Amino acid sequence: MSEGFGKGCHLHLIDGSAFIFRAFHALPPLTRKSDGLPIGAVAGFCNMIFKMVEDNKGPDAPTHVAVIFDYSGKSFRNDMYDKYKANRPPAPEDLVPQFPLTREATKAFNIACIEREGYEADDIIAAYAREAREAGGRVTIISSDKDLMQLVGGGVEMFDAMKNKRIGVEQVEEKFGVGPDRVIDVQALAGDSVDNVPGAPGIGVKTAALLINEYGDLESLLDRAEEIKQPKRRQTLIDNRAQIELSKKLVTLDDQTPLDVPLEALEVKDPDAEVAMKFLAEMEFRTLTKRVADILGVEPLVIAEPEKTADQAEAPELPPIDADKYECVRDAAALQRYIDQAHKRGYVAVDTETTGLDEMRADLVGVCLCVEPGDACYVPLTHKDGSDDLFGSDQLAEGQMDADQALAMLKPMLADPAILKIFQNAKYDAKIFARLGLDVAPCDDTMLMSYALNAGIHNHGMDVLSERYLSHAPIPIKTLLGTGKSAITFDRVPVDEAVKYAAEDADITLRLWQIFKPQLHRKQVTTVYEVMERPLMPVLAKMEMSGIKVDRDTLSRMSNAFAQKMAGLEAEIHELAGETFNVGSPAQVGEILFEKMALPGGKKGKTGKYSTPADVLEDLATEHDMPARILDWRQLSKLKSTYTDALQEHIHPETGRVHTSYVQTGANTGRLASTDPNLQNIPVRTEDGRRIREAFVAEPGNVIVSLDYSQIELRILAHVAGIDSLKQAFREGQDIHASTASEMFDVPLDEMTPEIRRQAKAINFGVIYGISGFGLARNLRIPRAEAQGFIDRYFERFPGIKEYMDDTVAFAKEHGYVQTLFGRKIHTPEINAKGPHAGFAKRAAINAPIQGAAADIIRRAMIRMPAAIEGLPAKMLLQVHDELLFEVAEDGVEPTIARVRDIMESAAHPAVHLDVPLVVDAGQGDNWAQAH
DNA sequence: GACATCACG
DNA sequence: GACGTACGTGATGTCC
Repeated sequence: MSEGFGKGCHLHLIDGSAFIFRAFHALPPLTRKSDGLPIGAVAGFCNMIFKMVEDNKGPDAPTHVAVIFDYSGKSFRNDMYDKYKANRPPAPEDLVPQFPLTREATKAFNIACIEREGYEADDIIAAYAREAREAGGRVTIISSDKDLMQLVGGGVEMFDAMKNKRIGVEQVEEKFGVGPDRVIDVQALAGDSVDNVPGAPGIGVKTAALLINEYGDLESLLDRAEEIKQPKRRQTLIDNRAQIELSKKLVTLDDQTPLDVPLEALEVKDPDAEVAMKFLAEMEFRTLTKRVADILGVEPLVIAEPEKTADQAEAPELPPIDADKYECVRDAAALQRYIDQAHKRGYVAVDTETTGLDEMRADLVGVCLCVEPGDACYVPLTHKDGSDDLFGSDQLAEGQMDADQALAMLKPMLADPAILKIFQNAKYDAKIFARLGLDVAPCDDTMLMSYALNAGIHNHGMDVLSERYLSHAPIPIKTLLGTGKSAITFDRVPVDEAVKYAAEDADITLRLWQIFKPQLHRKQVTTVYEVMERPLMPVLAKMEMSGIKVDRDTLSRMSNAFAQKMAGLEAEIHELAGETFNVGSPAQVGEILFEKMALPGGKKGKTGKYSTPADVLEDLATEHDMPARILDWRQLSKLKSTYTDALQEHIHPETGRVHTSYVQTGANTGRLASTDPNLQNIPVRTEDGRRIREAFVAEPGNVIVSLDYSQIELRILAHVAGIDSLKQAFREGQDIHASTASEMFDVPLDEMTPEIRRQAKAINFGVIYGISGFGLARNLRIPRAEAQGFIDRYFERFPGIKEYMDDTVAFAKEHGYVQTLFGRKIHTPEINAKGPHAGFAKRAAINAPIQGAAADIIRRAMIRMPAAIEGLPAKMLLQVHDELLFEVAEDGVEPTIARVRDIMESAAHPAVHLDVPLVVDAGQGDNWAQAH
């Protein structure tokens, strides 16, 4: 089999050390259960390796593979320059024991593990890459390290395993502004603070690329340094020549590094199942052990459950999750036994199986109950007999209870106040039951519990929770339903198969509930869960089922009008371009504008394509007609495809209304998200767009009423940061942006101009978002220095704001989360990261308590709303972050507005008494456009 | 399925 | 000293 290495071969070189560092910082800390050994980076490493083993069957699979590590200690570069990598902090304590483990992992998967004293991993990679290239093969370097980018080209490319992104010549040019062959020249000039490569002082990558492109290469540049026009740059290059030349030596990889293991010996080998299993079991990677066993076709090793520590002593001994042990309930007696158990215990986990994901259209197929871990059943109700022919028959499968009889038995249990019903995503099941006339209360919801506990750490779907907290990967629904065109609905799944999948979900839900319930208290989020999560679910369910009436004809007419206008614009655009092309393709638009027409300002994005967002085109509109036409076309295209066309599809055939679905756990900050369709981003900012709201109408005899909080986030900021002047302005009911402008620019209120007010408004928003000079400059289209000046002055005039921001970031760094006024925790796992992540995390941490508190307030109002409008002819239909929309009988409008406004304005009470008033504006009309 | 773009607060 | 940057979402079309 082994014929050496040559043409047609594909070598994968994995940069092991770099990967471990990145995995360590990117992944949550994970420890081995039995002894607390930190193994997060090892887990990330194994997952990556496993993915590669899995992909080894693919067409682009490697024929040869090796993992390369840095040899601990110094390399030959330290002999050239003693400060090389001298300012590297020592590896984190939790990472150190993981280094040898990753080498073991490599060997366990039967992959060559390479390192060499006196050399860095990068040098070994360079040497292998050179040999492979010379032999006519292809090379993929699994790394995102910029120091390796000099190797790209001529059959060598890189692959960023964490971002799942390939790095070719284009991406290198993107990063360095020069081709791979000149990368070392740029690096020599720019230096590298991380590795302590000095470079030329004051010159970064941008300037370096500029110089290299002008002079061809580093040597010519240094020889001709006298010719450089800018005096400072010229002097820098002349003065630091030796240092620059040394830097080049430091960044140049040694592709002559001696290789102990010849290229041929790196041939891909199948892992030895026994060795791999043993290692994974030792690490206690439960899920991975099963997956690897699956791929290798062996039995997974059983991993012993660790001894209970004192902390876990209360946790009961649980039977393993075993899909074959679940009961299929086919008659009333069997069902009654489970109902009796639910009565006896006072709780039961429930899950429904249906024909689809849309709760307003899906039909119930079966119900699962779980009364204790491992003791779960599935009650099939409307499975079809699929065996007859290709399409299946519509005959009910045999051995199922009569659906009406089963529901009649379940009904009193679901409504029994003494029995707690536990769901994962209760709103879905509650709506399915509600459409069948069954009320469900009281409910607990493991998804909402996870959200209260862990917002910002991970998502809250069953798969994630089960893997994370039960170390168990649930049966994927795909294995039952298939995918794509050939996918079937759950009622076509044979009952025997359905039992395992369905009952397992109820079992998992109950186990999660047992874990989360005590944690709510320990983590002090019981109030958040009980006051702001649990009671919101039925309110949202009711709103979603109400839906909002949407007039199809209005939308349809608008679609036609948009289509006509678009066709006209498209013809004009093609005329201007002198050729036809796809206006909807940003790539083609970029080509036409920046290549063919050679307009200025073309910037290429990550994928090497020209970037053509609206603000760029707006700037170009002064140069040429085409950008303006393209912008018009884009606006119409958006309105048509996302709104006037798509919304028609969402009108429910029976209710004639559009029913959105709110995701209660959708935003980390506590905001809701709206999907299928999203009714929280219906256009309003442009005239054409706003007309779409005319299609959102009230039933005859009713009106649409809208109430929204005025400046709620700025009011919260004034309160939490304790800014007296801001509070005062709000108490006096002033125009807050004008007031800010007056304070900042020393302009009296009665002399305020719209322009000055506009700038202050942008600053006010910027503050809420964790302002930066760059961001404000871009938003206001002013020079960066000027924007920074505004910010400095703002902080000077409102000193409490800066203090609040610093305190918030410090709190996040210490605790790993920030908190709203109402106790909601938003975790910030990236806050202590290095690199560009840190900036994002910082701004998110500053924003979260403000956005989150506003979200808490409107949630509190919504929860109180059903009782508040009881008896009024009013229905709450939609929430758009700071706005609530109602449909109200004409004669009930005034009292409804009065009561709703009262609830909204006092929603923070009694938990929090704000130092500023909350103010709610109201509007009404035949449609949403008029009401807003 | 990733990316670019754009709709909202 | 340079880097990359406003916060939070979801839907659509293109392109691989």
